[in-house]
Amino acid sequence: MWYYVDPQSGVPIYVQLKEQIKKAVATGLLTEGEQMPSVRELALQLTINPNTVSKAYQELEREGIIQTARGLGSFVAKRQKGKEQEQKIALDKALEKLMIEAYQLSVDADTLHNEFIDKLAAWKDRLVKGAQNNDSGNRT
Amino acid sequence: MWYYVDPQSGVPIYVQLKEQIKKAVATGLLTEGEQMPSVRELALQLTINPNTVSKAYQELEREGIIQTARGLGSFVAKRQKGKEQEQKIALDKALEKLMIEAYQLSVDADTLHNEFIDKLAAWKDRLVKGAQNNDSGNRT
DNA sequence: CACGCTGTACTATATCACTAATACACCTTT
DNA sequence: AAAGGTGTATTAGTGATATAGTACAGCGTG
Repeated sequence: MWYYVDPQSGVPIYVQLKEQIKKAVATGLLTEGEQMPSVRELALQLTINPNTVSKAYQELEREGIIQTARGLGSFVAKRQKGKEQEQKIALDKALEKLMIEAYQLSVDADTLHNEFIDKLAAWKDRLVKGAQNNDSGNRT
Repeated sequence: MWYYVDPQSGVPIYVQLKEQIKKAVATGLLTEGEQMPSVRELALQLTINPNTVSKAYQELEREGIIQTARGLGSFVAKRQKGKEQEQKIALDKALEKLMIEAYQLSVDADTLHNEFIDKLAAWKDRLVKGAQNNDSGNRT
């Protein structure tokens, strides 16, 4: 497994775990339906308490990232999209944050644009396609 | 003043303050050299403790956003750029975070691209110019 | 059913982050 | 020096975080 955690980092352990799992799901390292390591197993590997892992899992479930069932385990959930309006608002907020960060870093507009394009290209396949339906093999 | 704070939000008050001030500096609402409201004054307005404001100011100073001196007050610092390498790393991290967020929101690549371009246009004048010197009145 | 695996609940404890109240230290002006 | 403004250190109370230990609840298999 590729999870790691630093109890000294100041960031709560369960938050670190959440972020790593979110990233893993987003990048495709964890795929839909895949079973997550059990609470006890992961706790053993990371030398932390099962309750801490459980807390991370619970919050991830509330956020719709994973689904969990007693006796069965936890599984990567199907990605669900929220209302379009909330989606836009959240995206705008994220972009605003990016701009503030770029300003603070003294990144010029051109550099920011170029780096964004590069990053987007790397992620294009992971993001939802433009106006595509659930038809897997559309022949257009 | 346009600062506000929600003690119930779960986010520490001093963090909320920091973010708002950062944003104010980035957008130009606060300009270089301008004096910040005093610790006590701001604490009175927000109905919080002066120490909480002080903590925000202290962290902002460590991050180079403001400069502060006992008996004088706090002032918006001159924006300083870090090493180019660290700049790139931080930017990359921010973009990565944006992509993960976009994935979670089920935003498609085209929408993300369009929204980014719009946002960048709005911020273009605030960001550092490409290869420009301190000459204020270039005639080009 | 019995067993072994899952996640969860509960209590107790230790530590640390956050906030607040008070007192202190520094600078400028009078 | 005195006064009134600045930021800061000290102390204390409250709550979040993490741990440990134990017990409980649901699911699948033999």
